[in-house]
Amino acid sequence: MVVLKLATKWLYMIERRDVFQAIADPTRRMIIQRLSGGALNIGQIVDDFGITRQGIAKHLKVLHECGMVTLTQRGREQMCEARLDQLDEVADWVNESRKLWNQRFEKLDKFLADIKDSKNETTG
Amino acid sequence: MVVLKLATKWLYMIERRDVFQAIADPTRRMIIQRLSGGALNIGQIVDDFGITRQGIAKHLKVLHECGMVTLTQRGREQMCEARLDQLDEVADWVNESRKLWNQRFEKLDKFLADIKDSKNETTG
DNA sequence: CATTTGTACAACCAGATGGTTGTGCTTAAA
DNA sequence: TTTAAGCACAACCATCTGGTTGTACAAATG
Repeated sequence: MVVLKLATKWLYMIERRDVFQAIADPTRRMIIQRLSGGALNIGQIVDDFGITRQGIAKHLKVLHECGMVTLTQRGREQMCEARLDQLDEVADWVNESRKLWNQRFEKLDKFLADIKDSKNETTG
Repeated sequence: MVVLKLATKWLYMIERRDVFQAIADPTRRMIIQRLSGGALNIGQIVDDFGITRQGIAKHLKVLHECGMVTLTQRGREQMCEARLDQLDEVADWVNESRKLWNQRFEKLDKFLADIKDSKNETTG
């Protein structure tokens, strides 16, 4: 849980499984890229990695819980399909941070310009 | 560590602290956005959150280790500055996954077109 | 039918993670 | 010079994580 202090109140943010956590693990990132090429069953994913089927199944559970993988039963097979639209949340956060970052430089430019102006006033 | 199976060989990828792991924690994401607006010392960051200075310091250590925050001593204060260029790695991965995703639809379209062609051949 | 294939579920484990408290050391301010 | 501010480092802790093994069960296949 994250606790944020606002002006007069405290904001409690309950954590749940989210996309950022899902893509934090390199194995899960590779599973996502593998599935981006098309749906696969668990066995086909297992073949690519050096861990057990149960290990892969756990990763898929995490990805499923945050909506990055949909699971559909096909006979005795469990087909896994990537849902990349969830990645928007990540892209949005990156863009938002960059926006703030750029605004920071604008603020600095303005600050330096103000200093220059005040110098001109005193010297001129 | 991630172990990948290639055609005939095994690829061992040693894990280290990386950007994906750094932004997995919501508190760290908020620290980054807070720092995107300009450099701050640890105390100023602590004021925003409901955890101890030491807790924040640990988060900053993680961010520093993966190059997302630079630290400079200023008197007795430790100034923290965000380094957002590291986020390119995240943006690149998202874009790459989306590219594969789009190619998947192209492949499906081609597959369906081939089926249609073969039907036309047998019926025509 | 028996066997193989694909899977689910539970228990277990070592190490990482995200916090805490306590101590002590500089630097700035009174 | 005393006091307070800002911080680093270490130890500790509960929980999460990323794996493992073992068991069991349904669906194809011979």
